[in-house]
Amino acid sequence: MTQMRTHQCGELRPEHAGQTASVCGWVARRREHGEHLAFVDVRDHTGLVQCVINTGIDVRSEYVVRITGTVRMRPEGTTNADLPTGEVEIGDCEVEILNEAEPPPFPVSERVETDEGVRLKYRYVDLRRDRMQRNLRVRSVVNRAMREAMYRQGFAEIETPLLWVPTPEGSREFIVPSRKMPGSFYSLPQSPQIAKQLLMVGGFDRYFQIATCLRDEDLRADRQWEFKQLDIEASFVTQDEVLEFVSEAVLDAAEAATGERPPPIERITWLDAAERFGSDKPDLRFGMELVELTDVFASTEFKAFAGAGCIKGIRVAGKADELGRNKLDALTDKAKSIGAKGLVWLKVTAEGLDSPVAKFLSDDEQAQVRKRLDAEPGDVLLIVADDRHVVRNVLGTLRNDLGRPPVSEGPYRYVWVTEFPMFEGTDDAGNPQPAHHPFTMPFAEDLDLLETDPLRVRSQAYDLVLNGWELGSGSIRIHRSDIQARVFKAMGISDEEAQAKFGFLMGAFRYGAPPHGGFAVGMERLIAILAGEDNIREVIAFPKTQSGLDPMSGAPGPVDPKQIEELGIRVLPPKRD
RNA sequence: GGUCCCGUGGUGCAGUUUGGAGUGCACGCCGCCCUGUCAAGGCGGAGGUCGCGGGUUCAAAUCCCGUCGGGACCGCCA
Repeated sequence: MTQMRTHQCGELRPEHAGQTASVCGWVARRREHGEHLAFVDVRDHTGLVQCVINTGIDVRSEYVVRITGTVRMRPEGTTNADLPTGEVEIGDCEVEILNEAEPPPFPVSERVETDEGVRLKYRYVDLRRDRMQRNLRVRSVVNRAMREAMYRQGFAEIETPLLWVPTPEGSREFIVPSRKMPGSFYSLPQSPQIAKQLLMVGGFDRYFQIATCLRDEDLRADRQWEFKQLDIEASFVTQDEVLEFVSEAVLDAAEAATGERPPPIERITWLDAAERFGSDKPDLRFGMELVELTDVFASTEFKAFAGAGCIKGIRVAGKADELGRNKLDALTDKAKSIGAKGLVWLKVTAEGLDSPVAKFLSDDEQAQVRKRLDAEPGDVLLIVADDRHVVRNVLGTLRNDLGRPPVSEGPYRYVWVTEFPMFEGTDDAGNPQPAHHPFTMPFAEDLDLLETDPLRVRSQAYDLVLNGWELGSGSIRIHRSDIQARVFKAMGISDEEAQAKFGFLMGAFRYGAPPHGGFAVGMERLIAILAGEDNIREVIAFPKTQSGLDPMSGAPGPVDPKQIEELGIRVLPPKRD
């Protein structure tokens, strides 16, 4: 195989018996039986192989060794069925210690879960463990599958700059002070959004890149400052065609990672997702859908429900015994913390509905509720009455809290969410705020609503969702200045302001921008789910902790005051109080 | 910016509720014994700022305050 080794540890099988083999790796374990017999398990990323040492050489955990010997069948009765290489061993071993090692700070074997802070401090040891070997190799397989899918579909891979110009909209950016122009700064891109649209103007009608993106926002299980996107943009395409390009890459990646190709990705409109799941990233792995009850209580006597804009309920099947008063109170508090005025709970019994508010509901209302929600004795029904968006949000959150499995538990349920609203609420001045970004193309048939009822305009924006995690989003962009002007106007952005904020993109669009659209897939999120992890740090070689530190390197660290001086900036003393 | 959980030899845990000697378990580590083990086994040993600082108390791993570190979530992430 190479000059140092003829085989990898994990590949040795009975068919190799009789061959002379050299393997290289780390000492996983040794079992000594006196001076003349020791078993040493040597590990590389392919697995373990047992080496029989008769020369009394002293090797210890994690020593790096090269062992040369004869592959042979193990003696009768000593095979190890738990080990892929368990029928064979390497005998007559000559051991070469390539490097000694201190005992590892935590076991490299997987039997005990080690504190993540310790793992990150010694990440180079952690990476030797099966879990990280598996995860980062899944990542590699996914990268490759996606690249190949994009090449196959005629896309060109083009890199865009990391040093970009600060942009006023969107997430907080990391900034880089300029040495040549003290007081001016570059920003590290939140995404190559503008650059890839400029590539469309430049005639690269199918572009992709596995792009580094940086966002200086607080970290979560599914968010790191630094992450990768499969970034795609194409010209002269429809929304359906963009969805096809992305589907192909994602399904190829899933197939490459899991061995099984998922079925074609289903679609749901944003409105449907909101009404049925109370979320724009619905987790389709479980039911518990939101059920419309507004009409049931159209003329109710119950004050909490009377006159409410929207009433919906969910059925928590079979949890009546489990959800005691304390837990129901906690759910009520949670509902209130999200903005509900209250939460009505009803326990279904053989006799009827058991609830503090049952006496305010008519027999007919009770019967209707039970029927709509398919209620069975032992269920708990949760009902919220409020503005429609509050009801969706509260019940959507409770649905997830009560029913959602860990993200990495199968089955994989991919879904496209389409027809997002163009705007989402209004700012303090009453101007509609873009749900995606202000360059998103509205539906042609909704264009006239821009001037009359902007909050009802649907946009050609779409998200890809997997098991309740947003994998990515994209849109068809506005390429015509007259439509862009109408959108800016609807948002209350003046021509001068638009020019100041988005000038150079708008400028480029004057020179023949083709119709175009694209998408970006969050690589770590997809890979984490495919690898069975519910935290993206597990699929990143050297991630940051939640506070943005790297326990291994110590980053961030101080710099020489001269460097600060050279950049023409000054560090303020730490804040008091 | 906020809410909640965690921090005890190298690792994983128990001990904290109800204050009483760093008290215990498993793994690892070091030494000795052991020729068919495989989470080898036997005997012996070393290893502790109970994250850190302050307070209460005769007495603090344990109670209180602060702080640092880790994690989950809300805000935030067009």
